Amino acid sequence: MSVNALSVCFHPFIPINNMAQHSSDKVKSIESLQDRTLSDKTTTALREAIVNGTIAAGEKLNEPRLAEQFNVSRGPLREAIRRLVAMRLVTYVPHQGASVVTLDAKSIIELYEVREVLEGKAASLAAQNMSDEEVSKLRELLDIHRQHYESNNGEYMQQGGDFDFHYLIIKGCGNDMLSNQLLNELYHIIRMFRFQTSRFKSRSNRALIEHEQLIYAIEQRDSEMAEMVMRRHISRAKKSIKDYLDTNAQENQAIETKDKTVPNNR
Amino acid sequence: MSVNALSVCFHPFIPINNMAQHSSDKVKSIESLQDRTLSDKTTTALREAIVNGTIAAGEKLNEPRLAEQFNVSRGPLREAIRRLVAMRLVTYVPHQGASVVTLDAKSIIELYEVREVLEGKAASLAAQNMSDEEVSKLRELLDIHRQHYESNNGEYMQQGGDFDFHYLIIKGCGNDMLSNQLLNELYHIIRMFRFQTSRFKSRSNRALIEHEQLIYAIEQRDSEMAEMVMRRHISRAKKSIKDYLDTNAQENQAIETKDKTVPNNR
DNA sequence: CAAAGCATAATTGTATACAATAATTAAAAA
DNA sequence: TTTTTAATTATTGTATACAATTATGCTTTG
Repeated sequence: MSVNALSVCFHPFIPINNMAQHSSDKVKSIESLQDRTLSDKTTTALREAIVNGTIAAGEKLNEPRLAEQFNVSRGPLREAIRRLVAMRLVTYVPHQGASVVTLDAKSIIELYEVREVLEGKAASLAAQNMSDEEVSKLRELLDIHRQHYESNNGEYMQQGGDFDFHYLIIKGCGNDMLSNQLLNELYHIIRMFRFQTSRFKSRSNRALIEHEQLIYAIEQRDSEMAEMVMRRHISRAKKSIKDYLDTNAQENQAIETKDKTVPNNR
Repeated sequence: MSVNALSVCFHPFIPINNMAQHSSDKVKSIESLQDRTLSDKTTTALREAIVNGTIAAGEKLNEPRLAEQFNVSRGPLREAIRRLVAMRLVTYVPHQGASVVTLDAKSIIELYEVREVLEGKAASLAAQNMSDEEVSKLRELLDIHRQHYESNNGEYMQQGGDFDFHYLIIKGCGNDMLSNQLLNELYHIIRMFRFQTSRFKSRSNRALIEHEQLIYAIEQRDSEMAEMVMRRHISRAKKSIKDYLDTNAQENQAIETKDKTVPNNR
């Protein structure tokens, strides 16, 4: 059933890539735009199929079948799988194969704890290192978000409203290792989680206020304040998610058990 | 010249692995002890060869040659390379191949900034989540370190003194994503850097004091204090390294240019 | 009828062969 | 002499074939 959707997803010159929706992409995205090799393209296609749920959480990744669906041989496909293992989108057991990760509550909380400190540091560094132009662009983006919020009666921008804001800060922090860690790895898991819980939005007004505090700190070049605000911002999001997961525990439990039974469990 | 050393490094049942020197390993290391597949073994062997300098920084990784040296085909070797790319021990350009990373000053500083916040959080979580047994083990380890320091006239434990201490805290933090990030990825780069600058030690007495502060905070279950102390501890190490790198800039520059010229530059 | 063991099938791991791309060298023209 | 271009070589990328391991289902035995 997911077969046809998959083969649609993979098309040599349709860039199904990284952060294509970000208008602020300039340099880095070019790399992902031109996926030079079949391995690259397969990685991108497989990654997106996993993130957007075309391949379900917990599902086994059968190499010959997937290779046929992507129209590649097993070599490039295996490379793609290994890269996704490194991104933690896929788990892998020797001689048993790879499966899409099952995002249980614990993993999500752990992820947000890591994100909290990494993005906190990114905000701190951004306050120190961002150019004035970058800061004013950040301010413009926030204005757009607020306008959208006011004119749409509290509806948050559906596609990448929050992402764009955080993305600009991470890009502007000046620490390549930090931004790669966040953008090339952790963010894909977050995207996957958001796809799975797309019902879960809210927090729009509060997020807007917290973004305002954040950009103010950055404009003042107050790195300590920026870090503090960002950490609290993400920590609150974590709590919000935690509450959501707790209340909806029964459903998520159901999903989890379903995943577990699809392969073989004994 | 490094050829013979390499083939010695690779031997099917000699576990040249992860953190074998850590006596506190129990569960996780078993995974790495039994490298089930050739890819696993090749990954371990190649990683160690890179970390300990058998394959020099900046050196090109020629697939057919390396495969012959490790007595494997190109398939497992390529898998190993890709995993090391994910660990940032190897850089990789499509159609041009892989090279060992060159750790310039900027990368090291960036690494320590990431480490600062991640280990800071680990310390915070450890203060909350470590069992009393784990805490007392940590205290015992510190006592051993101090005894060694006093009886050896200020000489710091050469093999993994600092590592063991940090290792226990990271293991005890309870956040698997965080500890994996640190132990399976970042720490290998740090190890590589330490091999390259083995002359650079010092900071022994100060480190001992800071470790004392840290364990005290953990014993008090004061997570905020633990995070603060750990961050300062690593931040000071960063500064110490930064000063070292600045004063020895000419040598490192020489190394860097040598690396750049070994491949082709036009 | 249940459980254990064996045989079969399916899947992953590895090696080899071929194709495509990039680097190198030599030759030719400015 | 320098620069450009073409041909050659080497290296990486991909596909196919084979080996090893694991899962599955059947048979047999208690």
